[in-house]
Amino acid sequence: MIRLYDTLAREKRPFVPLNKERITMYVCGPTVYGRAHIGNARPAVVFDTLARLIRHEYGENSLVYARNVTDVDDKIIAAAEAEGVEPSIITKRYERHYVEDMAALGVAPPTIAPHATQEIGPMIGMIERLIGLGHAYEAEGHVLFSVPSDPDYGVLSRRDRDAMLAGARVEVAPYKRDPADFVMWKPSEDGVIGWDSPWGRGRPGWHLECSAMIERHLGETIDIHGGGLDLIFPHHENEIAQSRSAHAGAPLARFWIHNGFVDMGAEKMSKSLGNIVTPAELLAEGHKGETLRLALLSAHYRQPLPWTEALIAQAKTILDRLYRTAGDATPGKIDGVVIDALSDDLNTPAALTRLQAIADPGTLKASAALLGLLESSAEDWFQSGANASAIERRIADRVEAKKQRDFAAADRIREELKAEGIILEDGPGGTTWRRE
RNA sequence: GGCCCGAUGGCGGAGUGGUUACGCAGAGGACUGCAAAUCCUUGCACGCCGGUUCGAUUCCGGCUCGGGCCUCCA
Repeated sequence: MIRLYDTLAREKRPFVPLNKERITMYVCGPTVYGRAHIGNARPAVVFDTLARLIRHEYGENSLVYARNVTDVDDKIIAAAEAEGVEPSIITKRYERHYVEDMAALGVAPPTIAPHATQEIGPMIGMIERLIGLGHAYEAEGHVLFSVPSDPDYGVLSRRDRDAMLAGARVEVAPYKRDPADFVMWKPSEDGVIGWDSPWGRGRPGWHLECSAMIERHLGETIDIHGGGLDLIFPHHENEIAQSRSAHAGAPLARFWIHNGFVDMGAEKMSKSLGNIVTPAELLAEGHKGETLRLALLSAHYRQPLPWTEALIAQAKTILDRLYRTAGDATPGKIDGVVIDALSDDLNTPAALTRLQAIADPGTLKASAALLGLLESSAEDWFQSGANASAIERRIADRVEAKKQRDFAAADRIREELKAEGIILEDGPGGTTWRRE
């Protein structure tokens, strides 16, 4: 029995899917205008792990996991203009990078990856229905969602309209009937990407994209909706308003799951603060994706995670030890304690602790796979990228030197290899080597 | 200002109404020609003040500090 914390109810409760044969999960994916950073990677890794757990519990084909790609957005338009290229050049480039980066972190592709630009028709359809139902209106080429038309607006973020407006730091657009109303469709000037619509040429708003794509691919009520804490308001709040209003009040998601931030120092890592570190950079520095994945899973997903060099080093040390134990064992049975830990609101730190206590290689390998770890061979982990034959020649020289009791020569060889990042270990069965 | 969240040893980090996990780093030892790896031993903490309780790190209230959202944001 999996238990999950639901942000809407603010409580942990048993996860019982609506339909065990077709469990639905939607996670807000990237807006493809720049390289993903470690903070962006956290939800991808967290929900990938949740997907693995659900598939283990309910069956390989039980889960439909959708993660969207936002490929039309003002930031994309700005990036395209800055480079003097079509937006699609930008979006294709960064989507490719995103897929590569996530793969390096052991994130399996979602079941479906809907693209906003491929869903314009359904989006327009949803807007039309909302207008027909009196939940939206057109104004100066925009279509806005009427917040006062939804008496439950604010349930997720727990703020009432007055409070929202009190803190509003944005100038209220004159065409809004109510200051809280938000845009579902906005006009595109000449030369800016856009699509024809009943309200003129324009493009969809971000919140609407998700509501429409969820409806089309997963249905009116999904089991799990995920994303970062910062999406609670306004993004998820607005999704709820749109989808509920379009669906006669049917709940959008039965579990709202939000991950905490990756912090740099005391602050969240974010592009606007300029304190980001990207998986691409870390991989280029020689860190392995799996190390970064373990680091990302080392704190509970709802807690903040301070990102430091020491954290990466610790993750590496732990993986070295796990790979030593697991060796190249064939995966066996999954450890029950690991399952229990993950089933308790995805308690990955507790699961990692348990992994380190498992002595049976096959059990370890199978259990770690639930977290997306230990999926390569021990040989790859310890030796990939090194020139094995050259190293083995030097080891043979050293063995000969040791036989002659010429320890100075033996140590010299060991030091030379160490300088190249190769560690030698003399064991009862001879000398073995690994990359640092 | 409003709404949320957090505060655990040098660091990371679970968890619990009553013997306070675990990991990393550190110290000591075993092993080793010396190392490395491994094994053993080991020191170190539950923000502050009240309350409830036989007993609170754990529950309640207040405070302090930190963070997040209210604008794009994972």
